[in-house]
Amino acid sequence: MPAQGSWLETIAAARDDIGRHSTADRVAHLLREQITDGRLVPGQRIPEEDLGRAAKVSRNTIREAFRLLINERLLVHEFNRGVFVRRVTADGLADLYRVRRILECEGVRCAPSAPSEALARVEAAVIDGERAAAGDVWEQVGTADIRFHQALAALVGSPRVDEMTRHLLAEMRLVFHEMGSPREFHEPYLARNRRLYDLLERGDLDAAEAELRSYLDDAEAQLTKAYREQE
Amino acid sequence: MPAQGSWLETIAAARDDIGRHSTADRVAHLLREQITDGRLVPGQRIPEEDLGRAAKVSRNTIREAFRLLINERLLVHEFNRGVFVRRVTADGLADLYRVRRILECEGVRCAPSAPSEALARVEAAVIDGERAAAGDVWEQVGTADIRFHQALAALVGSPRVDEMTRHLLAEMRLVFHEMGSPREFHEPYLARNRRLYDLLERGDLDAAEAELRSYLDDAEAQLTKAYREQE
DNA sequence: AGCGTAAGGATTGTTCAACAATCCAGCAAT
DNA sequence: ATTGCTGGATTGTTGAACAATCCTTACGCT
Repeated sequence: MPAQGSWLETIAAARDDIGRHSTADRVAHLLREQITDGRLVPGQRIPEEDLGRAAKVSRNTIREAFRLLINERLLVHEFNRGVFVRRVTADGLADLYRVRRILECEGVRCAPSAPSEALARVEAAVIDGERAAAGDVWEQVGTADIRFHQALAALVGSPRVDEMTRHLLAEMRLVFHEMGSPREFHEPYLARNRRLYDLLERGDLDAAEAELRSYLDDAEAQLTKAYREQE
Repeated sequence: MPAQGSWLETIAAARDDIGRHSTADRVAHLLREQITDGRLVPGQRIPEEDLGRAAKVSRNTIREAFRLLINERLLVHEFNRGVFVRRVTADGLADLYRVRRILECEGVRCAPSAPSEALARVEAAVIDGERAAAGDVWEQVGTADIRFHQALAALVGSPRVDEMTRHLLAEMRLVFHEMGSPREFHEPYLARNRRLYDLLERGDLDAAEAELRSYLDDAEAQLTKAYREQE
């Protein structure tokens, strides 16, 4: 039985999510889906008027939606030229991994002091990935992988870190789409996710951090190589 | 003599900063100053119309300016209620310091591989603080202190970390204003900034990180205490 | 007094239409 | 091939309007 009053806090914490979505929020949500699904490719321009006509909302509202996604780093804005789906450069990729190393490794180090549900979410992501792989749904494998790393960073227990990581990993999706072939890329990392989780659960933090670092190094090297070749 | 073509890169790198400021950017800049100077106090509401009349810009543009500052976490937006200067809670303060610890300590660890100019900026901030203290300009001492920590995080050499830290420390300003008496708060940390820099320059990373951690622990404890008392 | 309800004004959310400023592709001229 | 110009398209910004929501005040009831 929960302590008295705990449900009040639950409500207070969730009060932001009750129907309080502006039109701009909904448009942003639609756009976000189009981007993470890869239907909008990096570099592509998104004209205000076209989108406004399609979504049946006014230009001003479209612009507000743009601002939201710009701050999530999914879109970029060039003055007097419009907004474009972000194109991640090699430098950007390096920076992305630099910050991922910082946040996710910190998450690993915080694992002992993290609540058990947080660790459970890491395991859930591992399992989801394995299940998706077994079913040959490589799209979902990618999603599970992202959730895995999100859960790692969440071990820090900081809302701020959570948000940073969410944006970080959303940007990673852009990178994935820009190089295609999700299967080849994600497959080898499935086993490593599992091993990393086992180390974590066993409490062997040093080994876990080492594994994570090597994991990130490998992934970055692989992506960077593919990037250089693409040009 | 610079290599041929290098000036082109210089221009390409700076092309963002050439007069390309929208009206919303300028309004946001004005507002940001009002906030960091403490003329707009945390919790205060900012009506669109009033601001629009004062700045002589339309409501739509005001709203765009709001979005910018909302994403810098200086303002908060409540649906159908308006925007307010952010009020940092005790929880928020704890999270603020949690992330500062992560980023600034990482900066310290990166010091050896950081370019010498980056270290020079740390020293410059220390000196600025000492000079301002000597001149009894405690407002500037606070500014120098913020620049010091910004420079620490910049040792990581990541644009992303730079931006996060900028927002982080801007939010710290809100905390300072919410409790007043800058002198008492900042004075004891002047000497510690100096010592931290000396340790850094000497290359004694472990001692530097320990000093920084203790620094942040003390500051957080002091602020949290003042916070609790305020209610 | 305490509580639910209704009315009203004030503010925000969103749309629309217009104009100025800027960019861009295409063409003309050298 | 480069430069300069021109017209069309897109963005930047404004102002007004209306709908939706909130807040305060007043009212009536127990």
